[in-house]
Amino acid sequence: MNIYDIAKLAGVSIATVSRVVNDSPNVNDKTKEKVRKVMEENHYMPNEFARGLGRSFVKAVGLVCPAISDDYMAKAVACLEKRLREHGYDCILHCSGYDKEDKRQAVGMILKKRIDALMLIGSNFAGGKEEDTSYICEAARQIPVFMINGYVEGENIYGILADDYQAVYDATEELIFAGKRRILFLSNSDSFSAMQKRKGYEDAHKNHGLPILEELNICVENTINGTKDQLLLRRDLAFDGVIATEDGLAVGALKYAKATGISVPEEISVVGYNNSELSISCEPELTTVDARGEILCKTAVDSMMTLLEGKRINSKTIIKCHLVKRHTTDF
Amino acid sequence: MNIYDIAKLAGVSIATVSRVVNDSPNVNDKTKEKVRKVMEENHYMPNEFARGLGRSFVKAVGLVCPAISDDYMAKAVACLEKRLREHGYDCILHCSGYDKEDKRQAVGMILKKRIDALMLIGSNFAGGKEEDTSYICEAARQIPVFMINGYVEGENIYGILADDYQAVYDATEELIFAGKRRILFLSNSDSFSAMQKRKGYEDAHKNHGLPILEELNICVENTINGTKDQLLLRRDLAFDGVIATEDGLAVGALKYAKATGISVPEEISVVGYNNSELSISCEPELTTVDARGEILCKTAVDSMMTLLEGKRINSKTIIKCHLVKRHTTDF
DNA sequence: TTGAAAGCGGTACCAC
DNA sequence: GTGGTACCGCTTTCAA
Repeated sequence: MNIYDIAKLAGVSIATVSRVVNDSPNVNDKTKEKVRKVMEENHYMPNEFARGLGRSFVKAVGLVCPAISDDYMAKAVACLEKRLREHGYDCILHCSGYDKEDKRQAVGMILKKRIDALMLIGSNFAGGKEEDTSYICEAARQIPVFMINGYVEGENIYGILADDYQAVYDATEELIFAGKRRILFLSNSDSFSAMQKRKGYEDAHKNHGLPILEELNICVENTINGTKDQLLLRRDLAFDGVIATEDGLAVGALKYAKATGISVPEEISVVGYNNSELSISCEPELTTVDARGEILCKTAVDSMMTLLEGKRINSKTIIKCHLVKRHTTDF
Repeated sequence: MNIYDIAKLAGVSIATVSRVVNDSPNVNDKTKEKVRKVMEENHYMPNEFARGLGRSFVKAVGLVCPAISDDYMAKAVACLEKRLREHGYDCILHCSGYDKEDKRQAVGMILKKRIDALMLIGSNFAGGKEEDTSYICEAARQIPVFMINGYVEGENIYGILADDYQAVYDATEELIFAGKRRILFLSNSDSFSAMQKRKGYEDAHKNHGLPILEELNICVENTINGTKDQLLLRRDLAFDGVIATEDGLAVGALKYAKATGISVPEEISVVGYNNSELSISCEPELTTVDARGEILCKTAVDSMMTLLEGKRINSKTIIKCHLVKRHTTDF
């Protein structure tokens, strides 16, 4: 059942049917009704490929994220998908994995789909060396690229970022004020965001005249038990506070404390990141940073719409985070 | 830059270029190489819409899930996406929300995309009344429909299910053997899966000559704190065990116990569902059912490929679950 | 307000 | 192994 069939059945030309499908104002109401009736009776669905062929745009955006099973990215995808759909856009999802080459390939593949814009989710896309992100610039030559919590300098690339630096700076400062002098910095990658957090941690120490202890910079796998096991191997560290770049790592630290009989928050204070369900599942409940994922996504979609209307938008938007105090920092 | 440009530059016909693009064996190696070179030099990308127009299939499948921020569905999407991509299929994602009308609409919209198959994720798509699922049967008239942990009777509909009934039956039986006589059944919906679980719970009681206490069938919102609060309002229930249909609910019960000074597992034993990160984040760590989401997804994709090869497949596949014992059921 | 017809960029069949 | 060409189903201009 195609546009010709409908035209024949309705006794009009295909041009008129096309106009009805696209709700053009230049069709007589009676004609419109007649055609609509025929379309419904025959369950007519316009072929999206033929439409895409004849037009330059498609109303679809590509979403690439390293791993949708990550709570932060899942929430981001949910939010982006919902909002984009409200604007009539479809989402093509590509979970790339964390490997550099895989990410490059994912972007390459999704670009073939003639999408209207590309959204890169998670700070894992930024960071690293410059040549590692060259594929993002190339993509931006074709369509606008929006980076959710990431940023790469370049024409047609737009970063919407959480102020991870400040959030960690503030959290670290609180621990310092509480008298903590051996604060563990627990991370699981060298993403853009992780580097920002690290800088916040370091600057807070510097600005309070405290040394940065290299042995307290620990990088682990992002699982609760992985983190716990790693820490059990390093009992010598004798830390009195933890700043973690993910809630899962923070919970791992909690499990380590439990396993070794160290009390939280009395002996060790812990701060997590992302305000995920994990942070209220654990015991004691975790003080954590709300990285405002929803706001980032909302801003990204709004910016995209503004851009597609032909207006200019900022190439970098920074959103303030918010520390959610629970019980792992009850001083 | 289209196929005509490439053909001109390479000094061949568009038919030959098309053959090269599709890696047809009927092209001279030298010609192939020559054309490839021109394509690369000009960053040629075939227009997917034109391809889709000329062919009947598109190599894309539609994924619909109520909420990707749910851990189970996120993992399922991740797994499906990965495997489908390995077979050269794209994924179009649609997060529908839990509302019946929204789900129907989501399916309707995604069908327009001329996808090769539809995958419905989560048991929320089954269950309810028959007319509520009629849209699934309609979809199945166009393309095969695969239901991940759901099932609706119908031509061209394939259910891949976890054996939730048996899993809950077994878990309940264990609690009964341990002497529990007031086991709370904690759920958050009337999905197909929830009904199966409920039946397992009930049958375990019946088969051991125990009464089913209606006041112990509690339906709550699926959040940790929501569950805890609900339970705090029902301190009269005096239950000595909990079978929860989601880990989040089980953790909520743990939080309730903690808030009221009840000890777990001594006074109350708790069993969760899904073996999510939540279940190892909480304290004590949760005994939970591994619903084998990965296996379900793998099976679904394999079945789809088999079907598309023209072979017949089972309309219903049931996968055994696995109880992961941790510390909320240390008797 | 409507219709005719020229694309859009491929695929695939048929000749040679 | 290669080229010519008739579609695929829709959008959009141009005329009427």
